[in-house]
Amino acid sequence: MKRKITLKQIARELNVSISTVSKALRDNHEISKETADKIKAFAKQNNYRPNNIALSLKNRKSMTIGVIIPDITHHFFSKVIKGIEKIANKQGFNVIIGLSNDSFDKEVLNMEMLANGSIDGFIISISNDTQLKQDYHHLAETMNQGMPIVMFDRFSNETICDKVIVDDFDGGRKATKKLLEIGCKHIAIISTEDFVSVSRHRLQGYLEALDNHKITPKSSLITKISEGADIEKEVNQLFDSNKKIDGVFAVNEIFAITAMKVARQRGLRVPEDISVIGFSDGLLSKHCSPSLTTISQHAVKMGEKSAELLMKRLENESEEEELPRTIVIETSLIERESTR
Amino acid sequence: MKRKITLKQIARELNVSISTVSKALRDNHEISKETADKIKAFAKQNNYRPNNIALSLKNRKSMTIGVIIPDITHHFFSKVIKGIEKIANKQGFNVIIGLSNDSFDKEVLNMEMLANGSIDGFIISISNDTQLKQDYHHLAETMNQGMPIVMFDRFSNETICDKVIVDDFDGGRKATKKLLEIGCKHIAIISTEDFVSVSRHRLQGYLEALDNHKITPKSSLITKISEGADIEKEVNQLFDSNKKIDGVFAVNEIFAITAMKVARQRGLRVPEDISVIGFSDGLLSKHCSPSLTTISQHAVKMGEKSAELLMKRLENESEEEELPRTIVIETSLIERESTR
DNA sequence: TTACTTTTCGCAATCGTTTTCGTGTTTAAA
DNA sequence: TTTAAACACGAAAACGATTGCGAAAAGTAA
Repeated sequence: MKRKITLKQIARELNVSISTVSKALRDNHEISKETADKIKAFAKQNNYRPNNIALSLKNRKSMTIGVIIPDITHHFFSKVIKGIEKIANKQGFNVIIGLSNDSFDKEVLNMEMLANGSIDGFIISISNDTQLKQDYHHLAETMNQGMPIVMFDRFSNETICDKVIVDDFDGGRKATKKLLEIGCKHIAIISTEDFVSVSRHRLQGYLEALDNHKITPKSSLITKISEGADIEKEVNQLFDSNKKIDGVFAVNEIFAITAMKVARQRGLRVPEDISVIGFSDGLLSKHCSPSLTTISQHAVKMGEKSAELLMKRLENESEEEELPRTIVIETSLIERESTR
Repeated sequence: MKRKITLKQIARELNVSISTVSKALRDNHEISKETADKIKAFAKQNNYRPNNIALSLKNRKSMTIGVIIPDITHHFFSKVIKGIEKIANKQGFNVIIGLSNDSFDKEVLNMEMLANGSIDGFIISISNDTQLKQDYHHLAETMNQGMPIVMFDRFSNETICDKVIVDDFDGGRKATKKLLEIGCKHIAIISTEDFVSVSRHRLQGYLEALDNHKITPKSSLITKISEGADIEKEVNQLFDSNKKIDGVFAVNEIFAITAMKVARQRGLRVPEDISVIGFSDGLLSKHCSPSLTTISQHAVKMGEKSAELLMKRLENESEEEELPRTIVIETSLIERESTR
């Protein structure tokens, strides 16, 4: 139950001043080898470690970065965190997590909680709620206070900061192109509501791919499922509204797997009768059967890049501001069993 | 690029002392209403917020809890974190994450990094590596310094602290009992190596259930797959060594799903010819097909309980030590399509 | 011995707060 | 008018660490 030992206690015990102890432990030349050795020995014996909080206050930096994400149980986000943690830890930074739960208010609250000295910078993927409200003042204010922000995946155009984004447009195009190439004629897309930026971009990629093949998109092939809706029901409606569907591009794993399930219930074989491509390469895609052909976003790499960007900005503090960078992570198509 | 405003700046601006500002903002009666109002107005206008780091140093607590887990991309752990975060946030605590990556060294490093003032207490699930080495000195030392620890899921008996554990023994028994009840005669278990405590307990539960039904366990029905091994190959060997298998209890989702896959490859129908039960209720279990009957550990609840235990201990600091508590979270069987 | 340099250490400021205590001013009671 | 109480505010210490600077002690040269 003994508290951690401090410089003051070492100083008192050894009858020297606090500054002597501090200097000795940091190998300052002002201290004689004799004294330094004595102090070091005592410190080691008592397992002295400088108090991080005191250092943070003195240096005005906490060596901690704050990560705000909508949902940690979402596999994509946990992979991003893994990447962030890896890079941050390597450079001696800690990672503190804030969950917005896809609520604007909680996102703001979390940021305010952390922005008062606890952290040196943010890495954030904004909530759907925030994208819906289009209210980004908390980001602007935070940056105004000199706290750097890196946005990843879900971002807002009006916030001027470093960004690490997925080329969702190209991902959507890639997936659709693949379906076209293997001979699909009636390709449906299962997306979310339009205000979710990433889904919107994937849909645009889908349209672009169709256009490249001189195919006119049909509204009966496009479905947008809103948060909390009954996915299976919606997918069934999609299949009802167009009986000729022979290819499905879903903007996430759950939608894709539900599509396969519904297709099978309707007597369609995957991939013989219908091919399915999902988005984001999680456990589900790999282990469901048939395993899912999908667009990988390289989540871990996104986390790594985000952390690198942030820490680079934290390094050259006093120097003049560098221009914000945007790193685009290319997607890649992972072929599995759900496409023929 | 203006820094956050401090008490000192407010004081200078308003020609009062720092202490007057502090007192005014905290509604101390010593300050006249007139002065207080003026200060409050100025503070609000300039969006003053006390610096967390300074408060941490002064109060000797950081209002932050450290969570050390082996792998955040593991769905079980991310759900636990969700539970922790929910409770912690409600009480004004932040959550800082350390990933051990199932390495003993990184676990120790992470703890040392955080234990120097950054956090007020730990919630930890130890790494497999640590369980293998059976070296728990870092936990003991941390507690020795007055830092409370709550262990969850994977724990060590020799560490005396609050614990939130799954009744893995009962979970294993429940699953096996279910398989017996639906008529399985040759029930295999797919587990991991013995040093992983949770797997060991589940295996014991399996044996207990067999014993209750007066069935002698066969070694040909018990397989233990080590880290990094080719799961599919191992499962195939299991099916080779005993052709009569009509029920499988797997200690995790991946093993269970692989078992279903291998079974199907061998012409066995799930659940008509063979029933499968997994462990831990993740996305995979819910969305694979046939969907997986599984033992749920109630991960979110575990996180909540862990956070509650830790914060309760942080509250009554100076009081005499309360005895360590162990909370056992009961498992429950979730029936889906993989059992008949 | 004197003067000057070098070595070795402590003082004090600083980071941003909170809080105890002291002090000067005002007000009310005697 | 004197005295005590009430009021309003500031100085300073504390949390734990770092660091520039001044000063004492020791060493060196003349």
